Amino acid sequence: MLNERNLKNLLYQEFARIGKSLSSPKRLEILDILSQGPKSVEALSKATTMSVANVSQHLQTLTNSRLVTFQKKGNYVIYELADVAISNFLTSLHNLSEKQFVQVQQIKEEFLNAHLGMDGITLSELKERLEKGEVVLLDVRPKEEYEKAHIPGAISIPIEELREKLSSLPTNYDVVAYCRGQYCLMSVEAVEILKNNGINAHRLENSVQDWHQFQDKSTGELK
Amino acid sequence: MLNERNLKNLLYQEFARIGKSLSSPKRLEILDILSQGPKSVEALSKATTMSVANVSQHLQTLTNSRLVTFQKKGNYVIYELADVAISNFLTSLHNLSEKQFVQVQQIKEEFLNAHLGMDGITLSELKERLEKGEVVLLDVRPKEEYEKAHIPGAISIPIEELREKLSSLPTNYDVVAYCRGQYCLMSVEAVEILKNNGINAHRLENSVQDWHQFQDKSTGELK
DNA sequence: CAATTATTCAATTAAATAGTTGAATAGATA
DNA sequence: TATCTATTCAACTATTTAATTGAATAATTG
Repeated sequence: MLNERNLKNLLYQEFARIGKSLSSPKRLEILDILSQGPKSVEALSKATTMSVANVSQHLQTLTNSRLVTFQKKGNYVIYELADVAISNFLTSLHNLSEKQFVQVQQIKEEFLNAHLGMDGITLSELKERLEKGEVVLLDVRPKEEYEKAHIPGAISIPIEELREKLSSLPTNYDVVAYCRGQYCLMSVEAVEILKNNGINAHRLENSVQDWHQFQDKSTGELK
Repeated sequence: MLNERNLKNLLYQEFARIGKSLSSPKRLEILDILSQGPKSVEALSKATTMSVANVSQHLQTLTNSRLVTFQKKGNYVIYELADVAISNFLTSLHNLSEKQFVQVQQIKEEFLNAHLGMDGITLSELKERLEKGEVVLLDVRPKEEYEKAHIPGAISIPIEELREKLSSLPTNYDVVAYCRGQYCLMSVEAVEILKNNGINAHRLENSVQDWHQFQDKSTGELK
C-alpha cells in the first residue's frame, strides 16, 4: 500500500542513505581526502592509516550512497567524489559542526599550532598586500574548482602538483595559499611545502565565498 | 598523545556526530517537521506516527548533537531547531539526495500525485501573473524566514496560522503558496487547506533562492 | 491531595555496523 | 605461464543502534 506515510518513509529512507554515509568519522575523512582529487584505494589507506580492506569496504558504502564513483585504471581502482556539490556539502557540514561544537574550533587550533609557523593572514591584510603587489596568491584546490570561481588575482596550482611546479613560483615574493576554508587542509600542506623550499608562505583560512562576502561588506560600507 | 593522527580522529569524530544524527530516517523526519517551527514531543509523535518514548529518545540524540534545543513550557517540552543554518543544511541534503538518486524524484512525484489537484505553477508563470495582479503570493514559512528574505510581493502567513487567517485572504484571487523548495511540504498542506476553503490555489515548488537565480538569469538575457 | 497528562528513564531485544583476518580475483609484469 | 600487486570478498567478532515496554517524574487540573 502506498499511502502518504509510506511515501514519507521511503523519502526519508533515501535521504538517510546519505546521512548514514556521513555517520562514520573514517568515511568523512575519506570523503575529505577525495575532495582534493581522485585517489586509489591504497593511497586512501595510507593517508588514513586504515587497512586496505577496511577502506575498500567504506568505499563500497560510499559508492552505494552515490557519493563517490570509481574507474579501473589497470591494476588500480581510482575513486573520486561523484559530484562537486558533495565537496560543498562537506564544507557546510564542517561549518555547521563548528557552529554547534566549541571543541571543533579548539581541535582545529591545536592542529594549526602543531604545524609550526603556520602564519595566517586576514582578508584585509591580503587585499592590502595584493594591491601593493607584494604577494602571490595561490589557489591550491583542484583545477575545476579554480575555474569555476577563484579570488581575483589568484593563480592555480593544485596541491597535487605543487612540488613539481615550485620552480614556476617567484622566490622574491611572499606566497599566500588558500583552498576551501577553515577545515580545508590543502593550504596547510601547501604552506609547509613552500616553507620547506625557502619560500615565505602564509595561509589564508578563508574561502572564495568568504572573500565575496568580505568584498560586499567593504563596498557596502563605502556607500 | 596528541599527534596529527589523533587530532584528525578527534576532528572527524566531531563532524560525525552530526552525520550520525542524520543517519536515521526518523530523525530526519523529526528535523524536517521542526524546521516548520517549534513542536512538543507529543505533536512530533503524532506527525511521525512514532511512539512518544521513541520520539523522546531521538530528540535526545538530536539534542546531544546540538541540532535541536528545547524549553519547558508547563507540562510540555517544546523542541526547536538549534539554528536556522540547520534548516538550510537539510535543504541541501534533500537536493544532494535528489541529485544522486532518481528514485527520490520519483517518490516526490508520487507524493504530489497522491495530493489530488496539486497544480504547480512555474516561476515564469508566476512572474507574469504577479505583474498582471492576478494572484496573491503566499509565503507559508515561519515568520523569521520570511523576514530574512522572501519573494518580492509575497505576504507572510506561516502554515501554522493559515487556518485562522483564511478570512484575511481575498476569495476573488488565485493564491500561490510557496515555502523552501521541492521537498518542503508546507506549501502542499497550504494548497490543500486553501482548496478545501474554496480558494483556488497553486503550489510553487521553488524557493526564494531559486527565484533569485531565475531573476539573475532573465535579466542576464536582457543584456 | 488524588488523578491526569506529558515526558523521560531503564531494561530488553533484534538488527545493523565497524573492523579484522585470510582467501579469492583480476590485471600487470617478468 | 608463474608471479606479483591492488583490490575485493566472505566470515567472524565486538559494538552500536533502533524500537518496545513498563515504570518513574514532574507539572497541571479538578
